[in-house]
Amino acid sequence: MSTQTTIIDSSQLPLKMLILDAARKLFAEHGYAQVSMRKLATTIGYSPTTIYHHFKDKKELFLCLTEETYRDFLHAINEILSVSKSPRDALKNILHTFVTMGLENPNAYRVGFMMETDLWKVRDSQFEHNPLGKTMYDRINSCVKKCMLPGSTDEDILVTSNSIIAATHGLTALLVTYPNFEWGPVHKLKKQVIDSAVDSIV
Amino acid sequence: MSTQTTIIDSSQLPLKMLILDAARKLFAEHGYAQVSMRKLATTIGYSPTTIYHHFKDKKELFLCLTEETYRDFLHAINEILSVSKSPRDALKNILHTFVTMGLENPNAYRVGFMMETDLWKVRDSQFEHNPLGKTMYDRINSCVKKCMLPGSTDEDILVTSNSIIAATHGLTALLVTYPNFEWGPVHKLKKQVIDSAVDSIV
DNA sequence: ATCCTCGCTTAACAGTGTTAAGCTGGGGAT
DNA sequence: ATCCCCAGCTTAACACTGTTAAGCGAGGAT
Repeated sequence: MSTQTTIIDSSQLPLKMLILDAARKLFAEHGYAQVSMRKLATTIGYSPTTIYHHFKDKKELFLCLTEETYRDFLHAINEILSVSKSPRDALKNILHTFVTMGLENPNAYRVGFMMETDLWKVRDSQFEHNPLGKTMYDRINSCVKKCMLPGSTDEDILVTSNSIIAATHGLTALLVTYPNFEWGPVHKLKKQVIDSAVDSIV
Repeated sequence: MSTQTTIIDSSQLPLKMLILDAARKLFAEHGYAQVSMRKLATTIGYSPTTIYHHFKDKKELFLCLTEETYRDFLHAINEILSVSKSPRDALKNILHTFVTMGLENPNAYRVGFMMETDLWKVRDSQFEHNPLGKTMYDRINSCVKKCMLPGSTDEDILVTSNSIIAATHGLTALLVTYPNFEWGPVHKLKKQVIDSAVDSIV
């Protein structure tokens, strides 16, 4: 057994990267259910089994990609927070970006925020499988808190924050699910949904 | 060829009804993807092929069930409209019921309003496969219109209505997707989301 | 008795996620 | 130089999935 001077971390192994790159592309183009392990394998020129040497199963592969999605969103949020004047401004900007990013990559949004997964159904591990998602959520939460009166209770903050998230998510989800319905001009929808939600903060 | 004095309409054929009843139950319990045609067949005591004599494919079967969902929602909406004093009252009641019904039957809600289907992606057949959905949508739309100033443009009405629907849908979708997350008291969330959206109507 | 039709089944095709078992080529040890 | 081992990959299979072509068999009509 040699000294383990592993400089390259396992997530950057060429083959693992190759799989993730191909999977990201295919998932984005066709959606989760439409991409089979076999198709993925042939596009990278390996046998299906090879994928299973780097990922436990299809779900774990999907989870890696959702983490990327969360990372992207978190990155954008951090950027906005660092340049915004007021918390209210920051919040509205974050929500606008949220919708925009969702519409730019609808399949990623689906997988990240709309998918039926038993992972999210475990009671006592709310964000165990999704620390980046938790960070994201916390950023928004604390931003909402800053917009509220100092005396607000924790529950008030929680409910307000979640309500705003819900409204924003709803618009994105609707546009992602029914992309061809005549919803009206997207920028107006975004403005109305976000303004209604945020401006209702006391 | 006999005279076609068919009194019982085809949707009430015993076997077709049997299939739908079983499917509705299984879908509600396990979700769309988890119910296979074979499992459905064995639970009703027939071979899988038999189902295909009554439904073109799994998608058509699922569509029949979504129509039931839409019918239920529409029924509730009509009931509320017939007893409400003001349009604003009616609208808020409708939206509250919308969330409540969604949470009561999350799998039906998923299939009806959150599912990835190429059906909704056809450009010029917005509601062709879903007339009940259209009626539902129109009811809400006209209710929003009544809440607005007489001079409002069609686009304003459209955007306002869709924004309200989006916010409400967002809450339901979030609760359906992450049922075990600590969102806070559901009744408060409903109130906040719906009030923020509806009270923003000028 | 024959035929024919209707309701259903058998058996198969092509595809899915997943895994046990095996092959193979290159590097370290002898 | 030879051996051996093991990492990395593949083959082949299992148990599923949606779907369909072909066929069976009982009952009524002629």
